[in-house]
Amino acid sequence: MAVTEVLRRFNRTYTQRIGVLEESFLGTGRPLAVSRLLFEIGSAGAVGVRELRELLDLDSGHLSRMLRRLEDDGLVATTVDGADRRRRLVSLTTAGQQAYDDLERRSDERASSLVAPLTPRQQERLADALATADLLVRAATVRLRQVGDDDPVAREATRRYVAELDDRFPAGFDPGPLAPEPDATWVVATSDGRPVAHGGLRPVPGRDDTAEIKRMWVDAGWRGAGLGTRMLRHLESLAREQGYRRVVLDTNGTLTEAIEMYERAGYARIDRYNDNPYAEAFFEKELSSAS
Amino acid sequence: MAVTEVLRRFNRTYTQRIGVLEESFLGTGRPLAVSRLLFEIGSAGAVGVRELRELLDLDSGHLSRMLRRLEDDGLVATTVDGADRRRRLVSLTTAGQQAYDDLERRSDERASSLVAPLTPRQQERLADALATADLLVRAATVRLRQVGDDDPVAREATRRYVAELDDRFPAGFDPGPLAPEPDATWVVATSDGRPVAHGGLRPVPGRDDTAEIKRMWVDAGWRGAGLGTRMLRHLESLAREQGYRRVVLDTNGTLTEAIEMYERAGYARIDRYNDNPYAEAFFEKELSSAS
DNA sequence: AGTAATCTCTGACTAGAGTCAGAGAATGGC
DNA sequence: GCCATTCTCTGACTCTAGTCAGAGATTACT
Repeated sequence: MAVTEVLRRFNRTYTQRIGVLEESFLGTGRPLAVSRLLFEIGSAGAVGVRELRELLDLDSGHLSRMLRRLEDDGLVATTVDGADRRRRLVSLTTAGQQAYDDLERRSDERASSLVAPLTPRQQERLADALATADLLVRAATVRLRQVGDDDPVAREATRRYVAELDDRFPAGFDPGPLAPEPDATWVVATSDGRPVAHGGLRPVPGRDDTAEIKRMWVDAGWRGAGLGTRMLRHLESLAREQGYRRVVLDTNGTLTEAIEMYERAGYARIDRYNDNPYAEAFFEKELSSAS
Repeated sequence: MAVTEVLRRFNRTYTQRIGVLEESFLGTGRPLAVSRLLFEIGSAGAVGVRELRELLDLDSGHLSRMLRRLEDDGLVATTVDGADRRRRLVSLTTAGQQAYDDLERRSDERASSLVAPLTPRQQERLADALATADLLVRAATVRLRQVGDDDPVAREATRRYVAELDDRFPAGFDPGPLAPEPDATWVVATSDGRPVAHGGLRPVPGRDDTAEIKRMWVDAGWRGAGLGTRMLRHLESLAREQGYRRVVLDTNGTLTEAIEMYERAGYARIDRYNDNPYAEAFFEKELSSAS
């Protein structure tokens, strides 16, 4: 059966049965949207109103009114953000924390009772299937975005990239003062606003037809979802758009999954082309105008 | 990770991303509920208003108004049910069929674009995972209901049970005139109002402590979801409630999955205890008061 | 034949969800 | 320091979803 069919069938099953997980928000005397808001504030600790609006994609008037309602009920407290006094921060009061815990408990109970008729083995199968579906659906909805290297999300991605290399390389990894690369193009993949993959492209001095792929990184929890390949493809097509006909990259021998991915993606080994002390494997790929 | 956690995590991913499949109902100038109604009428062909109300669990006033809206838009036509002139039947007009096809197309497009970023292999994995989740969620929400043997759903189940045996037994299966069994208890498992499994319990003449399990059947599309075992457990606990201390059953050697299931469930082979010409294997199980 | 029950529909509501314009306070860029 | 912009909030709406009571036609029960 085609994916779309399965997806649509599942969608119907879902809205009819699991969708009712939402019901756990009801019976609290508060409308659904307000409960959902409370849940979101509780999960995040203290949040800015701005962030809430973006996260839940709400109209500012609508959100404001719902916050007022929660405030009147004594569940949240809002304070002015010291760093930018136009903004306001929202956090749970003690009563709010209690209401949040109550929502958590209801949701857990609802979920438990839903799977209760299944045997332990079936519950395990269901958990596996849902975890796979979750990963893939998230992966499918990841957004690739071109950013400047001063973008906060790009910075976070770079920080995590460096941290991981430092962790995996036997001798650690010290990037030195990361030289600013004014001509580089950076791409970050985000999910729910957090970076999950990163990569860049920079011109190679002296070779007009060649760009180098830099700082390829995929979050550990997201491996196996094809994000690396997607990032690579994306960078290649950017390179093509910028007029390059060839890309090269270097990598460390420790990163075996990465090397496999490069080979699968049509990269061929070449000789060392720089003096990067951490690099042990070097690759190139000719960019056909077609693909 | 525990099932409930995975389920809840998936639930959030889902409502944020796939849930938007509903959006395909929008942009048609009709509210969501009305579109959903149109979709339901279109899937079913012609339906009674009564059935729609039960299927979608709607207030009669609400449904009536929505139908009127669809009628005013020229999408559906209602006629009086000849068999019971209180009832009304709804069917799509030509324009309605077009609107339905349009909804179908939108839903397909939405589903396709959602999975488009995935590789074919990932799409396949997603389809597998969702199909598994779908089966298990449906199985978890199946309802076991005690019915009289004149219940229309029970009749349908029996008809399909007989048809399947006739199909699988090398020499076919002729139940003869199915003798009414006034003292029997019948249980049917339904999903969306359709029978998916069936079984019964009847006293064994001359042995007060023993009941016989009859007409065990699980829909072919539902095997592997543990429905048979659940039905068996359910019948056993009914037998216990009715004061029996032992159950027996007979079956045909062709039904290997069934035999395996009985053995897994703690049934032990015994000698032939009746002259049923189709029966080749005979089982018993002592009912402990505990389980 | 008479009464209770069933089915659909209308009228009269309420509450939730969301949109849009604009006011008032605060900030950033030049 | 000035102007444009950002952020939150209020007011004034619309539309959807859903509830409840009851009317009128029809059928089921005995």
